[in-house]
Amino acid sequence: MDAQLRRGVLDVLVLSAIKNEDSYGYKIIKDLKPILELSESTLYTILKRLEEGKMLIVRSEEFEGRLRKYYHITDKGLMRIEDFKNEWEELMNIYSFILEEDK
Amino acid sequence: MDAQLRRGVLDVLVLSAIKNEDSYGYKIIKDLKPILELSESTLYTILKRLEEGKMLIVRSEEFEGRLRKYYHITDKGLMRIEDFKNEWEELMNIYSFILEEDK
DNA sequence: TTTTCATACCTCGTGATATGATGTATACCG
DNA sequence: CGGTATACATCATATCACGAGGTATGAAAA
Repeated sequence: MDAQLRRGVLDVLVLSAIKNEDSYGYKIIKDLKPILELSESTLYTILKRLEEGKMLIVRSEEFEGRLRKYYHITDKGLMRIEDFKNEWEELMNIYSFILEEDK
Repeated sequence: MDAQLRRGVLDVLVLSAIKNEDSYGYKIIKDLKPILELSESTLYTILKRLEEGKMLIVRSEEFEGRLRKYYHITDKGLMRIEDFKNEWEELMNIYSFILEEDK
């Protein structure tokens, strides 16, 4: 997919992936693989940005000798998803225009 | 609208705006205003990139003493629009996932 | 006449961003 | 012992939208 198009959904997609159950980096990548592949460097950049933006909070846990950082969505993160759904409506208008011109 | 989301559609939106009739910068902005507002600096950056990518070709015309640069879409530009429509399908899958997780 | 507004172009600097490359470390399987 | 999966992180690079600023003309308003 086009790089620019990806960017528009990455943050919200990651938020969605942790919405119903706290998750951690490695698992998020595996969970999202069927939907959209993203590299570790990309994901960790996003997670960091979302954390800085208080869209999620982090807690570290040790699991079988390895470190795991669990991410939990905040109210602000939930609102971000809601906002996205509204923005999607705007995007649909744009897409309609593109289709219209394309007849 | 979210900045990232905009980016994903800007190029194709501009291509759509010139698809059926050659147009020029100032007019494109006015035509697209009801759909999406974009500044001159943004548009000219996009037009330049599209030209470099051979998505469109340019010809200069003088109109009432002022210069006008008319943009005409190329086959490659038309293909870009087609590709976008396919990418939109992928994007719909992502959006479906987001909605699904949001129940 | 002078000023303002619409038309029409362009460039530069900045901040934001995704990604590949690279690095660290542990557990498990053959 | 070597490879693979798990799990984290950082850095350099390239791309990009956009505001701020600039140039120039014709028409309308003051």
